[in-house]
Amino acid sequence: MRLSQYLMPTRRDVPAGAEIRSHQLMLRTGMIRQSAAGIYSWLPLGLKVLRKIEAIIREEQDRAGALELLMPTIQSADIWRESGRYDDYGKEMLRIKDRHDRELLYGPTNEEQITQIFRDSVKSYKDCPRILYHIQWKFRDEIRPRFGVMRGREFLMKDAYSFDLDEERARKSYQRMFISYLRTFERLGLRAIPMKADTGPIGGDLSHEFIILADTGESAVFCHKALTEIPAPSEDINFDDDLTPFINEWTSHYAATEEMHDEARFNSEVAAEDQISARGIEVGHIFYFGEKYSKAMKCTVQGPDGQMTTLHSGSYGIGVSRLVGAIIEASHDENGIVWPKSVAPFDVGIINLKPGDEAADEVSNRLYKELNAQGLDCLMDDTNERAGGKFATMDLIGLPIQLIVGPKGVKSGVVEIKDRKTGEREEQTIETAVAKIIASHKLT
RNA sequence: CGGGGUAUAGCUCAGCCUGGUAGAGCACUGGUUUUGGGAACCAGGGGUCGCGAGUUCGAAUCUUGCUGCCCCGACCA
Repeated sequence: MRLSQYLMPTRRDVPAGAEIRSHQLMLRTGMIRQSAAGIYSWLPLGLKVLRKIEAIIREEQDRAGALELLMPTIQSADIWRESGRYDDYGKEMLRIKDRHDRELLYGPTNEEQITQIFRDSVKSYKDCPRILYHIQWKFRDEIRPRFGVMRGREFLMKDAYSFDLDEERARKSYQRMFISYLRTFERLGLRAIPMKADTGPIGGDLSHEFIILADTGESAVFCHKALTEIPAPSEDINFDDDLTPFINEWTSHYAATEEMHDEARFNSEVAAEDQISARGIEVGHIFYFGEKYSKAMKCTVQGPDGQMTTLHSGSYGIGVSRLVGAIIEASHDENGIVWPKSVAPFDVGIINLKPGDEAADEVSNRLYKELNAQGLDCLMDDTNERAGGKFATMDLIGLPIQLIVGPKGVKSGVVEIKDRKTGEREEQTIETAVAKIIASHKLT
C-alpha cells in the first residue's frame, strides 16, 4: 500500500478522554474512531490488525478440532426464555422489537443459540463430541464503557461451545481449548497466564481466565513467576493425545485473580522471590457449565443403549477486539506502538525520504515490488511529508521493520533497515536489505 | 444507577467570572524558501459556540430544561 493512497488519519495531539496508552495510540494512529460510547468504527489500519488476530485464533481453533460456523448478532427472545435467562440477564442486554412487535435482542453471548442449533441438528451419540465456534460481534450495554476497545459495549468475540456425552469427556474438550488458548496467545506475541476462575454454582476446577500482565489491567492478579517462563505447547502437539500432563504443568503453580486470591496460600506455596503481584487484563475465559443449557433446552442425544442423554457443555471465549488494545498495552514505547510481527498491520514500512528524486523513487519502488512479490505486506510512505514527520509516523504505527530510502544513501547504493523494537539501524546494500528482510520474515 | 466534570474550527484548547463584530496552536489549501528525526514565512478556507426555552436593545458568556461525551464507584470478554 502506498501511503499517498491510503486512509490513515494520524494525529499528534493526544485525544481528550483517552486515558490509557492503547486507547490513545489507537486513536492517534487512526486505527479506530469512536461513534458512540463504547462503540467504534475500525478504519483500515485497525481492521488489518483485527483480521490478523482473527486469523490466528481461527487457525488455532481449527488445529484443536473446533468447527467454525457463524451465528447472527440478532437473536429471538424465545430461546432466552427457554433457558430462563431472558429475565435473569439485566439491563446489559440490548432488547429490541421488530415491526411486528416481536421481541429480539442483540446477542451478548450465544449459549442459547448454539444449543438450539445443536439439539435440532444432532440426535445421536455418534455425532459427539463436537466443538463449534464463531467470531462475531456482541453487544453488552455496559454501565460504563471505557478504555477504548478494551471495554467497549460492542465487541468482537470468538466464542466456542463444546458438546459431550458426560463430564469426563467434557473435560477433554475443555483441555483442548485450554491448550489451544496457550498457543493462540503465544502466537499473538503475548504471555497469557491461565488463572483459576470462579466456577459459580457449577463448582469444580473447570474454569480459567487467561490473563496478560499489564499495569492498566482491571484486576489485581497473583501468580508464581514460573508461569511467565513455561514454553507454550508446540504446533505439532496432537490434540487427540492425553493433554493432562500439559494442563498439569500449567495449573500446578499458584495463579489467581483477586476474587479467588488466598493470601495465606499464596505465601505458603510460593517463595517470596517467585511471587508476582501485578495487574492483569482478561483476554480469554474458558468454562465448563455441564447441563445448564442442555437441560433447560432439552439438548439430548440417543446413546448406544437407546437411552436419551443430556449433553455436557462448556464455553470458551476470547475477546478479539479487546486483544487489539491488550497487545498495545503490552507492547509500546514513548514513540508509539511496537507490534509483534504476527499481528502488525503491515510487515514492512518503506520510507521514501524524497519522492520526486529519481533515484530514491526508483529504489523505493523496486523494494516495494520485490518485497510484495515475496509475500510481505508493505506500507510505503511516498508522501511529501518532511523526513522528521515520516519517521515519527512510522514509529507511531509501529511496523516491525522500517526501510529508509534517502537520496544520499541511494547514491552510494545503500538503504537503511531499522528495527522498530530495538531502534537499531543498519545500512545495507539494496540486495542485502531485501534478502535480510525476507529471511527474517520467513522465520516467523 | 449514584457522585463529579465537560460540550467553542478536523484535533487540542483559550474566551464565559464582569453580556457588545468568534480566537490560538496543530491540521487543511495556494505560494516562496527549506529538506535524514514532527521546518520558516506569506496568503487563504473552515464555526447553527451540543439542542431547546427564558432574561436582555443585544447571549458563546446570565437563568433553566434536555442530550452527548468523559472521570470516580459497584458489574463485565
